[in-house]
Amino acid sequence: MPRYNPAVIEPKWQLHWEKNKTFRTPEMPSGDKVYILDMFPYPSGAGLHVGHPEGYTATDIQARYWRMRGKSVLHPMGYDAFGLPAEEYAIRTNTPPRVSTEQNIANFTRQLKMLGFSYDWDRCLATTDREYFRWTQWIFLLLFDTWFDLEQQKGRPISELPIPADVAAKGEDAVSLYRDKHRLAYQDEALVNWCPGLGTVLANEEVIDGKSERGNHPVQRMPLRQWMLRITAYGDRLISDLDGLDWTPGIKKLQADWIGRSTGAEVDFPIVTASEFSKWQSTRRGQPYPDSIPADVLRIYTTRPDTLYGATYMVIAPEHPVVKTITTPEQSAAVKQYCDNAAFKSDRDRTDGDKRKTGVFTGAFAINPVTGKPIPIWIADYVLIGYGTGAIMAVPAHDDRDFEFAKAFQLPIQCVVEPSKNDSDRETILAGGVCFTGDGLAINSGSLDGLGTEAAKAKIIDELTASGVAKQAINYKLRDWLFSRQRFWGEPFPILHELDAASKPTGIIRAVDTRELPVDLPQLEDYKPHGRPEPPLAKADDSWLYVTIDGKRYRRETNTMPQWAGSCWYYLRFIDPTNTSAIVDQAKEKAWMPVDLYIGGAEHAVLHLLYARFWHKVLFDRGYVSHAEPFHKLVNQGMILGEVEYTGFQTAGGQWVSTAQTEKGETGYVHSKTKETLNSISVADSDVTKSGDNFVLVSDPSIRIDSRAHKMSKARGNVVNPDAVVTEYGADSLRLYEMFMGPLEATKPWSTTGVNGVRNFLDRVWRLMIDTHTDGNALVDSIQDVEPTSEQNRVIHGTIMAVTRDIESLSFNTAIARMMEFVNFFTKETVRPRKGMEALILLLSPYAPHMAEEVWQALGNTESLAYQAWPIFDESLTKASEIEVPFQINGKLRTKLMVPADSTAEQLEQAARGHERLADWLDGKQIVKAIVVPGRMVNFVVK
RNA sequence: GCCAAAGUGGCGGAAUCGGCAGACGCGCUGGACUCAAAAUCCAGUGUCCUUAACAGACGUGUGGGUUCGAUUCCCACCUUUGGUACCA
Repeated sequence: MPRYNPAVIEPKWQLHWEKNKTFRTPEMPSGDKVYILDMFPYPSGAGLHVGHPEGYTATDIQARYWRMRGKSVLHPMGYDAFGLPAEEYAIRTNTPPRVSTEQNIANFTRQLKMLGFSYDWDRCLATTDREYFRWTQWIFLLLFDTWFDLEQQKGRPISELPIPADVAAKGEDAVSLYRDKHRLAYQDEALVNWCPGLGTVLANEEVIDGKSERGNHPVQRMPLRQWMLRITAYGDRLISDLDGLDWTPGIKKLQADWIGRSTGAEVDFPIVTASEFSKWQSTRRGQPYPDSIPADVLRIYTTRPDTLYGATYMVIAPEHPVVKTITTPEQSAAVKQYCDNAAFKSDRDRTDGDKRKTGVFTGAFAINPVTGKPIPIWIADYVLIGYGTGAIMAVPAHDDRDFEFAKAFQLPIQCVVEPSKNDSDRETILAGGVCFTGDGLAINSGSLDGLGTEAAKAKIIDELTASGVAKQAINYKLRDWLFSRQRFWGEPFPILHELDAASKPTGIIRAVDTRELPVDLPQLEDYKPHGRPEPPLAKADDSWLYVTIDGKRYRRETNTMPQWAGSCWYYLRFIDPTNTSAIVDQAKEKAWMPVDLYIGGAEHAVLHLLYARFWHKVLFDRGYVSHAEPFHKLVNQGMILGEVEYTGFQTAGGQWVSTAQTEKGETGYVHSKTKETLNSISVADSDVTKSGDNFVLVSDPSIRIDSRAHKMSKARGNVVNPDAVVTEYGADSLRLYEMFMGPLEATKPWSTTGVNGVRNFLDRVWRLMIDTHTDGNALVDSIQDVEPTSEQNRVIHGTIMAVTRDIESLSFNTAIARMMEFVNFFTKETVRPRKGMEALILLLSPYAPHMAEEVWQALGNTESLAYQAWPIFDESLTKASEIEVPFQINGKLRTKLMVPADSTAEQLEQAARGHERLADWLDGKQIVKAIVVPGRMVNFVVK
């Protein structure tokens, strides 16, 4: 075979691996195991884009490397195939979702195999497989069967839930309803995000700026009865267990912030007159803080109880239940108007724009429990009903939002925290003219005066707890997970609703027997959403919809699960994909878990990882898995952008406008002065030159040109198709290039000439070993069975050392650079020791496996190199006997000298003092100090 | 606004227990080979000054600081990208 021809080599080895099941994983690991996992893809109709192979190549290199290091490697792949896009594609093309999904999966599989990834394809699964979602439904039933024991901080079987005597006394149905209220999977009438455009409700996480994450449709708030998962119960553990994980601090922080744990206090403000206050106080003193809110108080949550003396008014959310009871007749018209307005506002309107504070006075007053003074109660939409108690004490002096509100409505501002002496705004702050949110010393605060912020918090909580008015409290931003969707293409809930004789729901629900799983999707003629919150599954035949058990009639739950459900546990199923009696065999789970390396896009940093960790903890509590956390090491690959483009701007008249004079308008770019709409013009590479920090037109250097890489998108037409790259350069080149572009985690622009560059490198490797003048894979004559020279050994062992170290730290770009240096060196050598050539091929094999196998075979081997031992290096052979050492004067490099590598500090200093080129610099100067680092440098400090 | 990451040649990037800035690749320039081209191989390639060489000055977003010595550490600021949105 004269030339390197990936089009022939690559299919040959893909077939070989597939036939010989080269990458089949043993059921149980022998010796050490590594579980290397990709975030499995959503099989869209567009096929793979070049972003997919980036992460997949990184994990494949790891998998191949650890196999060669003798570990048992689990490296599987599957498809996350339920969800909206498949369904919308199906509606558009009038194909049942299952059919189009299977076509897409087939195309993805073809593309993945074309890239030579060493997956154990026997373990491939899709979340839409009936045998898979059978177990997704099973886990839902486990959530349904679990309640969270706050004391033990643990999920336990619902049968162990203590039933209060008064509930038990009311009979079986009451007990049943009581249990339903405590399950991790429960139904709740809640204000939900209803999206008419998609015909479904969405989780908070799926709504961005009041629009749906998918499709960008507007979302409204409306009350609906929905399935919820009690993820908030696990809030503390989801934060604290991050500690033991090998994730970047950034991702950990993102998760912790999303959960948003805050500590503070709940405080009761009595809604009584000033004269009734002392009486109210005495009813509370010495009593435990009431669990349910008494009718005569407004309960608030605050993280700054130390500022209680500065609370000059209160604010409640428009949806707060006491609005109706406390509003005075004089204010009722204004209050009604404000609240109605707020209800009609979408979340977007509420948060949009300048966030100017709006509000209305209820006419009512509450007593500040520490000052005894009445303070007004206002309604404002900057207080959210869903967080804390839906009511706040407003401390305008020390909270930005309260301050703005107080300014807008001329409410009093009382400073109670003294800033430090050197705060430039100190006087203004003390006078209430500026808001101060930092820590300081308490003032105007009774017994708290003089205490620091932390001490004051502790003291006030102690005091108020003793008087029965407050207690320490914890709150989370995280809400329970809204788990049901009104769409067709998802897992049906394995839940039955009991019906009475008139076919009305009785409110009693029961789980489908686990032996009856899976509950398959019904056959439907029409599964399109119709814009009303009644799910499409309600249109199924009665034979699917209605079930009779023990003489009772039931109607099936018609909601489906969200797309996240299937991806919450797929990593477990890969361990034991064909098990028909359990989600995963316990011994296998124990042997393979946790996932040692998990690579995927940063877009899943919050949602998928949070949900999966939550499910995993429930499975852990219930004894089905052996570790508290599923993913030990997590790496987020960066995004791959399109090629760098130069863009200039022209007026409609064809006049160039420098980018310095443009700004983003509502629809496109406009002239920053005239606001004239501008056309963006793509400018050729050759018409652009660099001037200072900017690119400008060659023809007119006063015109600045925008130079940047953009996200790949169909609209921009800069999408790179992996199929085309493989056809032109080969899969090995694509893999190698994506690893050579830069650090895995960085965002990087694509460059076609860069792909050509690594292809060039592979050609050079080929010619280094294969005689291109003969047919067949004959080796070049320079490859000989001789011992390497010491210089050759330095290159060989140095390369093995560097490549090994880099592969373990995921620094693939520098590993490739080292192999290029190896090839540059040996291309010039007329004798190429066989041992060295073999080492290079083995080092290269995780990156360019097809070519490596082919050359390995040419080197006389008959077995695949997939399980060949990784080359070992002798560190003593990597060191040169002589090294070049820089000599500096006052930290500036003046000359260099070759010295024996083991020179001592004294020898180095002597060599430097005797060096003729330094003599000129030292002439007439005095050496104040000599700094000598053996093996590195010499520096003279002179005067 | 807040949070996170990042700013190094014409381009992608390399080098940080502080010790020769620019590895490797792309691009570009020149040479060899060729009738010619492609391919390949060899050499050069941060900027500036000097006729040129030797050499020198400057140089890692900006301004300060610590140090014999700073791309690396500290302070302030600017820019870019990503995330987030009144969570009391």
